[in-house]
Amino acid sequence: MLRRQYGEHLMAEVYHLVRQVPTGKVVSYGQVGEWMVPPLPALLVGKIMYHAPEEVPWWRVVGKAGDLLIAKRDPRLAALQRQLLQQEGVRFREDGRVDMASCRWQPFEEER
DNA sequence: AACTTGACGTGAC
DNA sequence: AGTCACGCCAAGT
Repeated sequence: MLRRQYGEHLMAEVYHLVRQVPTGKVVSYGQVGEWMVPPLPALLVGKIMYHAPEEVPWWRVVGKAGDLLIAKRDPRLAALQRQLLQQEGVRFREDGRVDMASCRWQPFEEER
C-alpha cells in the first residue's frame, strides 16, 4: 500500500493504482480509495479520475454496483467506456451494468 | 476564510 | 428498484 500524499502526488498515486488493473477487469472508486493509506473517499477518486492522463485505463473504474457513473455528466464518454470494456471482454448485464460478479478485480483479498 | 462542488457509497424508506 | 439525506475532504471560487 502507499502512503497518502497530496496535490499532484495524490493524483499520481490514484493513477498508479488504476494502472495496476489488468485488461478485462474493473474496480470501483471506493476500492481504489480503500487501497490508500489513509483511505481516500471514493468521491475524490472520481474527481481525480476526471483528469486522468492518456496512459491511465480510466474506463476500468466503475461504480460499486457496476454503473458507468460518467454517464450522467457525459453520455458520450460512457458509451466509449462501455465500448472499451466490451472490447476487453468485460461482460454487461441486461440492465446495462457491468457484471461485477465476474469482472471485479480483487488483488488484495480472496473470495469467500 | 467561508461555501460549494463532485466519474462515490451506504443506509433508510 | 429508485429516491433521498448525509458523510467523505480536496479544490475551486
